[in-house]
Amino acid sequence: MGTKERRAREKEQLQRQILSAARELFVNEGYENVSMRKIADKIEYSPTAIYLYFKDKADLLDSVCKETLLSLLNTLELLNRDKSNPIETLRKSGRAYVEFGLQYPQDYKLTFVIRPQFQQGLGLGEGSVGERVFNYLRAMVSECVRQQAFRQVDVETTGQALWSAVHGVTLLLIDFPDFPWTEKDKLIDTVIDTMIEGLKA
Amino acid sequence: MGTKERRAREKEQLQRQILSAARELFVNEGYENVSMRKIADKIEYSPTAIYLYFKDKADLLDSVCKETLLSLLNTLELLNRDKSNPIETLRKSGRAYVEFGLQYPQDYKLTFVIRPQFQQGLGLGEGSVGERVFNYLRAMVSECVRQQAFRQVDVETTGQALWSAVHGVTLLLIDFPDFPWTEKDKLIDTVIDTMIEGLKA
DNA sequence: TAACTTTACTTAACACTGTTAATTATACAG
DNA sequence: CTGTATAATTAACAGTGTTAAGTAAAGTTA
Repeated sequence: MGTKERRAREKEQLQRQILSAARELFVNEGYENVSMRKIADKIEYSPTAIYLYFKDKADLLDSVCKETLLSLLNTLELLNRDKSNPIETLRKSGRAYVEFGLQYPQDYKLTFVIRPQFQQGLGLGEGSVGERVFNYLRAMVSECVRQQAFRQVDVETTGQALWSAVHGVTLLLIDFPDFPWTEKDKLIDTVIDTMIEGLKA
Repeated sequence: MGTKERRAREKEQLQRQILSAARELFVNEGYENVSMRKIADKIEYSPTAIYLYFKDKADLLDSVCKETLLSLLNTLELLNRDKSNPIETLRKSGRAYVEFGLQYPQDYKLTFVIRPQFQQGLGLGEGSVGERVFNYLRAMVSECVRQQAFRQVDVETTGQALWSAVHGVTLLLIDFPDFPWTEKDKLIDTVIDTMIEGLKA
């Protein structure tokens, strides 16, 4: 038999091909400026073929963003997490988060700004990749409190506050490239270090 | 004579009419979902009439955002700025900033996220309203340092870092309304207070 | 008042968008 | 070889931003 498996494999391959064409276009030209026809051209299929693999354009965006989140999660988890210095781990993770955003600015905006607009609220629900990213952050804060490097703060709120700070600096640097920022690395460090300083025991 | 003045006044009035129709639609339905024809319908003119008053749709967006920034600036400057307690002033301003964003979420996103995408970098240049808003922030930080409420931090960098933090929390609360945030006010206060704590002498 | 000019606005059109329904081609099973 | 499911296509719809050409009204001058 085996032909069924081959066909399934081919379908999956085409799905991936669509996804990677969409990502490349979204990232380079912006979600709004990419038409289904452009994607279709790139993969040399008719525009409507895409609809056999994705519900609509927003679904395509959603899939692209899920991949981005997985990649971010992977980046964060690669950081060697030596428990002996949880503050340093937190600092490094914060930097890695911002740097990820700056390295793939359009991916970042797609995931954390554009998508929420098109898929109200989804993406951070239970079991989602987004939730796993946030869990990672929560665990780090928790460790800082446990080792009394931080004072007895509310882990949940603190995690969200830290996320706010790194999210903010990432987006400002992406969205206003012409603003006279002080040296970029200095700004990122200041944001992270000031937050950490404010949380110390 | 006077007819010339009257005509000029009428033109200006129509321009304002277009602007306010555009703002209302942009805010309620999102920039992308508003067509020139919809705006035209609302003011009962033909779609192309708008082009006699605004270069294109992005120009319309730009004008709407300039108004938003002026309104934000006005909100901030209304805060009674008693110099005796610069930290408290800073804290109140931070809260006012975030609350402004949450009160007019679509305006805020239009101004600080959508527009930069359509009008690369503009809006924070010299003499702009955006610059005036940031000057306000810089002055507050400067006062904190002068009175030695803050340690001897770099005013420029610190201002940018504070902006990052409030921008971040504002956007997260707007973009992920379904995320299980801890109580909203508590989160906002935590972000602002943690930053301030980290800057104290 | 009559003819001319400027201003304000509209109509028609172009090339493009996301998406659906109907249609064709392809590959499989019996 | 025939019938059937699957995959992909073509055609079409209603809508988009924007431009060019045309029209109606108002102001100016004789």
